[in-house]
Amino acid sequence: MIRKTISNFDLSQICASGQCFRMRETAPGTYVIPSGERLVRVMQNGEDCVFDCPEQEFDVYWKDYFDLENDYAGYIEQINPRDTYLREAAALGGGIRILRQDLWETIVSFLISQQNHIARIRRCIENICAEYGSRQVSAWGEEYYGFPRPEALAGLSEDALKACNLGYRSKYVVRAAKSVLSGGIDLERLSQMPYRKAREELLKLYGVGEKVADCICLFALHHLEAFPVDTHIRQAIEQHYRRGFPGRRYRGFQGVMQQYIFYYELTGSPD
DNA sequence: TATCAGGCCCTAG
DNA sequence: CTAGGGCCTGAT
Repeated sequence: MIRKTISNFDLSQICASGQCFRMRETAPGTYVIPSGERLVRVMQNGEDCVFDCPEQEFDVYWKDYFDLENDYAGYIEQINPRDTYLREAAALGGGIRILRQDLWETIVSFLISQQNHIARIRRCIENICAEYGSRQVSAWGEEYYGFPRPEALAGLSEDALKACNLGYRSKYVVRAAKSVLSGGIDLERLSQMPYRKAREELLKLYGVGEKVADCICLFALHHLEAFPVDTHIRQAIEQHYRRGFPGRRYRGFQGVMQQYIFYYELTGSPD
């Protein structure tokens, strides 16, 4: 058990921000967060958090996963005071952090996310974990399934994943797993590349377009300059930024602003 | 019954 | 290079 006092950190907001499809609230203020084959439980009460995991695992993994060392108040301070819309968005979602999620899991998750609803995305991912993930036991003795490694998916037929409800995205996932195994894409190298290069590499994957590539860059590789544009973001920008989003002002951390906007559109905007 | 979800691929022009 | 049809499935 690790106790921490953390500002600008709100798991309910992170949960709803849609970066992580496996995270869930199991009881009021209690969250279970899987990542790859790991699992942590966090109890949050305001700025007081208790992390339930081995202490060493917290130090080497979860601290970075939740980006706890980073100062998000500093990002929010740089918002243009005259930009009422973005100020409101950040005021609502100021507890969001950009997670450092498992790369392979994030690639598959956002392949599945395209042209899909959040509820169904969650089900799809639960299905493939239960079917092809390995059984694990958490720090508090609960059994769960890890996210399936590429080896577990590469040999599957398209129909096997359709049975997991992936629909036409099945072939994207199987092909991606094969690319990882064949060395067509090197996850280790990918995580060392700068944003532009990583994005370019990801776009070579069948089924990965610009939006999905940017989600992977932002939510796994932690390239905060990635700014995924989906239908919600496009609509919000058309409505509030007639001359385009002022990305230059937020150079290097546009992705943080994207999350505030996305969360605001999803949960908070009046229309 | 039609439309559209946190898109992307492919083919025509 | 740009436009448009097709794609699994289910919620509305």
